[in-house]
Amino acid sequence: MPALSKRDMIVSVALKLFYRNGFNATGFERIIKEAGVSKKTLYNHFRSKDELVLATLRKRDELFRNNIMRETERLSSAPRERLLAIFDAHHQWFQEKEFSGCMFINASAEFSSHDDPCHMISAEHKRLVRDYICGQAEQAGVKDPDTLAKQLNLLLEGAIVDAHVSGNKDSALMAKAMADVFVEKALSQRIA
Amino acid sequence: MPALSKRDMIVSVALKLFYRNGFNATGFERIIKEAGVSKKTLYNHFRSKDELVLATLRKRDELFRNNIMRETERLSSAPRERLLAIFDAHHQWFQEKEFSGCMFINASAEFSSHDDPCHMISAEHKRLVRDYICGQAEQAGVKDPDTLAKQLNLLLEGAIVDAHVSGNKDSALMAKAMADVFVEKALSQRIA
DNA sequence: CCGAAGATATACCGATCGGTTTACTTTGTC
DNA sequence: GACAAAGTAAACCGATCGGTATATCTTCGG
Repeated sequence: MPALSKRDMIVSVALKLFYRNGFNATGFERIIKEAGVSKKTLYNHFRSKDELVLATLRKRDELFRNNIMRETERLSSAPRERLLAIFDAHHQWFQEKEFSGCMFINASAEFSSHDDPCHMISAEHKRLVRDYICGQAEQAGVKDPDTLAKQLNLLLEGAIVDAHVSGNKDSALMAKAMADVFVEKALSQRIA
Repeated sequence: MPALSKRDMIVSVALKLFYRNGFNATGFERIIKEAGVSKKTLYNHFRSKDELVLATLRKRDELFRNNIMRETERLSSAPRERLLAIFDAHHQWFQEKEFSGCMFINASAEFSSHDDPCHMISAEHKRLVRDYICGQAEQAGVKDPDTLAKQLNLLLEGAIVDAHVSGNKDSALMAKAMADVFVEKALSQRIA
């Protein structure tokens, strides 16, 4: 029994290459070479490139959200701090050498039609992240957790873009400071 | 004398196709066909695809910033309102049928290396937009125009991503409401 | 020990990629 | 009217694209 199944190996390599070099720019020859797998095997597990891309994005969603949640909860204890710790978790992410922006924003750039399955799964990922923030906002006891979640989410998106496009590695810290204003506002509404 | 020179025609068509379908996904055959131009002519004006992409991005930067500035100034008069009118101008943009996110965020997704000329011109574009905001902030007389410009810029980036990836057409309005908080704060600092 | 499952490498497919070349036609200028 | 510049269509280049087929080898359960 291998540490990673053939399928997982393929997805793992595809994840790295798609994230680093883009989807259209990454060919199958490169993937099977780095995964140490034959073309037949790849097509045995995935009917087409689209299917591989989708499987890759699903895996990325799983890994990313698990990571953000774990780090967020490791960095904080109280619900209020947790809302801000999400920004610290992003800050850590931006410092990674392999950081190339948000894979789902990148996917939406290459598959721009809203009907495209890759675009749809990207929108779904963003919804799930926002839902997580909303859950934290609820735990913090704010009056309108949905609005706060949308606000913090928008700040996160802005920070990601600023970090990737402009190379501003501290964007998450600025976003965090901005987020604090809205967290404070939302919490004061609860008291009122 | 044609309304558009051959070169302008090529750039115009490339702009549309690159924006709509992405850079790597758009081939030369398609561009010359829609531009009604021979391949020789294209290579007469541009040495390579990279050069065409760069020329396209430069044109986009020019058109986009002119448009945002014009609309912003059309929608507002006083400096303070102008800072917020930038969000209204973006809101208009998001409602366009052909809206496919920010072309420079999209370019950074496909050309992820920070050394890549396409990525560098994208970073430059973002810097120029931020500079415009900073200029407006100065005119409004805020104490620290640079900080406010960075904050408003981050909100704009977030709104663009939210509009494109998640299809939230009202993201600019939410961002505007958030921006108002920081504009107010910056202006009160001036008075203090 | 044998046979099916699943892996492998490799050749192949038509299409398209970015890019070049050739030969012909239009166009504007002196 | 001649001539150079710039345009055209189309063939062509090697490489790579996503995807298929073939033939061989490994693995492993009955």
